[in-house]
Amino acid sequence: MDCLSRLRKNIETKVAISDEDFSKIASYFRRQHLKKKKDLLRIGDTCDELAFVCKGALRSYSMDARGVEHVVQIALEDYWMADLYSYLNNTPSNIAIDAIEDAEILLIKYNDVDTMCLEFPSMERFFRKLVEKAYSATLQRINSVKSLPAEDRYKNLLKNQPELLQRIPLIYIASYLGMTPESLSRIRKNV
Amino acid sequence: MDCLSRLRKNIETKVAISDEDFSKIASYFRRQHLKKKKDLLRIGDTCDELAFVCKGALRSYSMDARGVEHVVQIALEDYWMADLYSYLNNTPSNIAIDAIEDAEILLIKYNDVDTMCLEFPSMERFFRKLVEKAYSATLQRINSVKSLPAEDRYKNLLKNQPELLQRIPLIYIASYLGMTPESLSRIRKNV
DNA sequence: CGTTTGCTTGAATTCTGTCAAAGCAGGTGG
DNA sequence: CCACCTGCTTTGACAGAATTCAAGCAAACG
Repeated sequence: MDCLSRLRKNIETKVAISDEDFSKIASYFRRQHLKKKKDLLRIGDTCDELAFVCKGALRSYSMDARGVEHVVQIALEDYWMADLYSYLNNTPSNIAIDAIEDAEILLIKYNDVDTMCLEFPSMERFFRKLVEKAYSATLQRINSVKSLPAEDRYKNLLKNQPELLQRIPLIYIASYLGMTPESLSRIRKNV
Repeated sequence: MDCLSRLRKNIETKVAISDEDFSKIASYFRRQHLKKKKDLLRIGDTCDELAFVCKGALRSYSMDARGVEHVVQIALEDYWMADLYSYLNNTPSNIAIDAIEDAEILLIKYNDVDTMCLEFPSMERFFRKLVEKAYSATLQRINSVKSLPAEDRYKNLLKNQPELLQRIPLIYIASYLGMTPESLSRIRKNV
């Protein structure tokens, strides 16, 4: 399926949209190919774009004081990715975004999101619902990181997002789950 | 300041609103007093309301398999609180909400949020921006829980939300920070 | 007052991380 | 087409951070 069809399908999971409106909406986006390991956003740059993944996989990660990477999010097809914090506060980003697999993405400038939302109220609604859902999922995740032992966090991922385990190297999964690759490896041996 | 003025001020940090519109918007909310320790939402109930805190403090918490409580969020004045997950998925809630201090709150049914947003596009925009901000803060928090040792998490809270430490019992703070009260106590002795 | 709630301290334990090393792909270039 | 990297995964031994369990104390509350 081509990029724009994926986008449209994604939008229509939450709001209805006419052919005419969609073609105008689509024109706000630009398409980009991103090779594996290439950066979409570097730490220190200001994030001013929102990405929709049509194909491949992105990750966002931060770096702690000792230089260790921590995966914040992993985005497969149909996921949205950005550093909202950097954008909302207009500050240099503390996180970086790169491609775990070769990726096709659609990009839209944040300022254009605001403009587009004023032009198309249904897009305002779409983004509200999108962010609500992402927010609630993230709250669940905090809870899981804080209240579950490493093994249970892995089991939950296995149950809820098995596709990640089939595609994404375990070093990234481990970091996403908040543990070392060594710990994850030992846990997998026991399960 | 009375409840509705607080609400209006909160909304106007993000969007402009006329007197006439605000009085209609206000009519969607109902006011409630909540005594310390009393529940707003119990685990297992379905959450269908969103709360705005005018006075006092609420917390949301989950319970793990061993019966240990884990504080998810603490909401002081001008914060919004709900179990979005329960609402969005229309499932019984895994979290409970109660009052840490006697509280005055404004409540709105989620269905009314949707209706109100259709009637007032600026409210749709308000909620989008509100949730965006909460979402980005939560992503930061995941990062902090995962990548910082307990002592640094405490120091960050001390820097960013010192008002919590002045008002909220340390047992809740400890749980919010993802550590035991004993650990927090030892950390505070060293700092 | 007596009871509850919150906070602190100590000692033992457990989980997870750290460090070091080795094996095993899969991809690349000669 | 093969040899060699490089990136990923696994294993073992050890260290360290944080939890658990137990107890005591102060302050708040009814």
